[in-house]
Parts: sequence; structure tokens; C-alpha cells
Amino acid sequence: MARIMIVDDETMLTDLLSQHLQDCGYETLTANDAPAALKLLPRNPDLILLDINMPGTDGLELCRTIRSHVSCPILFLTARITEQDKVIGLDYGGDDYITKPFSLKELTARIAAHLRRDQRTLTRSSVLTTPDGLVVNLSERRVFYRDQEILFSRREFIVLEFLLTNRGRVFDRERIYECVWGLEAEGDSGVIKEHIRKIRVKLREVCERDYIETIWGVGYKWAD
Amino acid sequence: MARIMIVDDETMLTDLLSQHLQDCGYETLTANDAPAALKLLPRNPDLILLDINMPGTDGLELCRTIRSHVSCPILFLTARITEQDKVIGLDYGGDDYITKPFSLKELTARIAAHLRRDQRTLTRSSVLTTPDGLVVNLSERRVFYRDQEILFSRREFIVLEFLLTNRGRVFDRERIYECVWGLEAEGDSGVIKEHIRKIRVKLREVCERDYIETIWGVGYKWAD
DNA sequence: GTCCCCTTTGACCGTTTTTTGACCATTCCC
DNA sequence: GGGAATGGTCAAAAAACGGTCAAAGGGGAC
Repeated sequence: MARIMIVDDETMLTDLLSQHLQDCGYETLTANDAPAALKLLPRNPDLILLDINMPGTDGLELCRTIRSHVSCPILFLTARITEQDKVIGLDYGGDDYITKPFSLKELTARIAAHLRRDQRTLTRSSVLTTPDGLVVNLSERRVFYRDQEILFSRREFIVLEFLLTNRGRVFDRERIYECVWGLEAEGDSGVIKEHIRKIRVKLREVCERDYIETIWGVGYKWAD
Repeated sequence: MARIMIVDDETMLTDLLSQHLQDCGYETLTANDAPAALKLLPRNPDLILLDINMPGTDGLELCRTIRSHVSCPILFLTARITEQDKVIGLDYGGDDYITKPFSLKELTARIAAHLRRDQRTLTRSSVLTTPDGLVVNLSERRVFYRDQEILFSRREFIVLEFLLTNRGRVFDRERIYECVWGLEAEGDSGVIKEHIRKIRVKLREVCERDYIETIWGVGYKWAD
């Protein structure tokens, strides 16, 4: 069953919600301040309830930090109700607003709706490998094939990492360009062609094979 | 860019929202009653704004019908505000509530949040299958029949996907052409004939049957 | 500033896909 | 049965696309 993280400075509230959600069949994690919340992130919650009015913490900033680590739904618990706040909150990476006081019934319904929409389970490791011995260390930005290192430039590595972390999935050049260079980037996605070529040359030289497959008329994908 | 369908009986409101969302870079479809909405579903909107208080229509039932056809986010536009309504609405397959009157700013923010979320879940592979072993992997753009892969070109795959996601429904060539190439396309819908032929040849070669049925004088439909 | 490497651009070529138009086959209706 | 309308087939032309290369453009290290 889904794992829900509850972040609120009032212990009574986290306990109450925790109890209720457990009764509903969910697994729960509770945190009463920002550091605790961040510490719990590696437990990979499937949904986060976040009080953005915790004393001593900028809830929105915390939300942004959390969002940069996980992709699960984030629901705000808040007393603020102005429309401006809602817009800002959603901009900071939140997915929904629930204003205090709220009923457990509505809360549960919203949680269920969001979980229904987001039945993914994502695990991210810092080292990616292929069955035949290619090892990509993301944190060190280095690539090895059976103990021989392959050097990639920065852009090349980003493209490689992107395709590899989404192995099997096809992306058109536009999409790769956006995901790697950022949405607001303006350049021509034609550069991807060249990066792909460079990556392929280097891989072929060492691995004697080419992990990147071309799907004609569509894009590229990693196939190991 | 994402395609948003707006369903409301007030033409003025649909026009206004349509204009605004187009300004925001979205593609829009508008419908002023339930039948029109259902007719547009095959266009596969990425998000639906639905007025559940349209006269002569049970909005919730419409929502449920829509939900049984598509999986995209459905946002309610409504004047109702009781908490009971919210729970019921979410139960009927809705994803969010926006109560009238609302600001365009909040609406846009919520739409963006839901689409962002959907894109995340969209990275999960959605797979269509037939009872006898045809497997169409939409995210990888690959088709298998009992572990044997069948290769399709881009257009061919789009037509195949369209018919399969709307299996059992008949579409004339004009309609297929519009849905696949876009409304503003100018070419001759006669090309569909040729694409259908190519698809059939490839399917017959491997599956030894032909899932695409010709309805004489009308069009084609997927029959598995 | 100079050098070097990375990144981007634009052009070219061969290949694949997409479209077109002509022609044949089938169905429908009188 | 015969004619008109609709659907199927085919091959060739047209367009789109991907791979490649060389050269220009940028940015950091020294």
C-alpha cells in the first residue's frame, strides 16, 4: 500500500493524521520539522502532506527542496487562503491545496485521487549499469566499460544519463533538448543529432556496440 | 503542447477560456453540451475542464462516462461548494474542483500543476493489448505479436494507435485524417487508404489476421 | 590574449517515409 | 446485368528525416 509522509510542526496533528491514514490502510511517515522531513525523503514516500506554515521554516522553500528530490504528489496543508498564495504554492512544485480546517473525509478523498493518478514507483540510484558491463557513475560523472574508462564531455554525459535513466523509452529530439538544456532554451534541437553521434562513436570504440537506437521518424532510445 | 477540452453550456465562457488558454500556449477543444463533449473525446485531450451544472445533463454521470473513455485529469468547474459534493465528485472520477467564480490565474496554475503531474505519470509505459496477443507499447512505440516485433513507421503507428485506443468505434477517413494530422491539415484524406493498407499488410504477415474492419460506405474500426 | 576543447551550426548525401495518381476490384442500387 | 460509387492495390514522385562532416562560434584555463 502507498506510503504517505506527513509534515507538520504540531505533533498532535501528525499523530492524528497518521492514525487515521493507517486506519485507511496507508503506511505513514511523520516529521515535525524540515530537517526531519528531508531526512525521511530517502524512504521514498508516494505522497506528501506538507504544512507550509511551520514556524522557523519557509514551507514553500521546503516544498521546492522536496520537489527537487522526489516527484510524488505534494499536498499543502495550510490556513492561508488567498488566491495569490495558491498560485505561488503551485508554482513551487505543490500539487494541491487543502485549507485548514479540513474534514478527514475530504482529505482522504483527495489523497486517493492523487494516488490514483500517480501509481508510479520510482527508484533512483547513483550508479547505472547495463547487463554487459557498462557502468555509469552519475555522482562522479564517469563511465566505465569493464574497467576501461570512457570520457564524455559535459553535454554528452547529460544526454547519455538522460537516455539511460529512462531506458527503453523513446524521446524525440525536441524532448531530449528540453529535458537536457531546460524548457526555456531556444537553440535548435538539431544539435542532439551531433551529440548522439559523438556518444555513439565513443561507445562503439570501446564497447563495440551501440546502445542508442534510432526510432525512425520519432527519436532515440536506450536499448541495452 | 497539451490539448485541453472545455465543456460548459455557456458559449461565452467556453470562448473566453479557450482564448485565454490558447494565449497560454495550449491547444483547445470546446463543447457546449454532453454529446459534443463525447464526440470530441477521440481527439484525446490531455486535460478536461468540465462544468457539472449544465442544464439537461447530469454532470457527474457525464464525468463518469468520460472517465471510462480517457484517463486524463478532469477538473470540475462548479458553483457547488459543499464538502459532500467534493467527495462525491472525486468519487465519480474527477481530479480537482474549481469553484466559480475563479480567477484565470488560479485556473491556469492548477492546469499547469495537473499537466506537470500527468507528464510524470505518462513516463510510465502505457500498453494496449488484444485478447489474442498483440501488444502495443505506446511509450516505446513498439508493437509485438507473441514476442515477435512488428515495425511501423511514424504515421502508421499513429493511425494504429488511434484506432486501437478507440477500439470498436467507426471513423470515416476524413475523421481519422483530422485526428491524426490535425484539423488545420490540408491534404487529401485519401492517404488514409494507403496507410491502412500498409498496416494491414504488416499485421497479416505476422498475426495472420486483420484487426481493422472496413465498414462499407462509412469508414474503419478496430475489431479484436 | 592565446590556446584548446567543447558546442553549435549549416550543408550535403543517402535512405526511408509519405503522398499522389492511376488503375483494378468490389459493393450497392436501379 | 450495368453503372456509379466506394474501397484496395501498386509504383513512382515528392518530402521528410537521419547520419556525417567540416567549420564557425564560445568559454574556460593558463
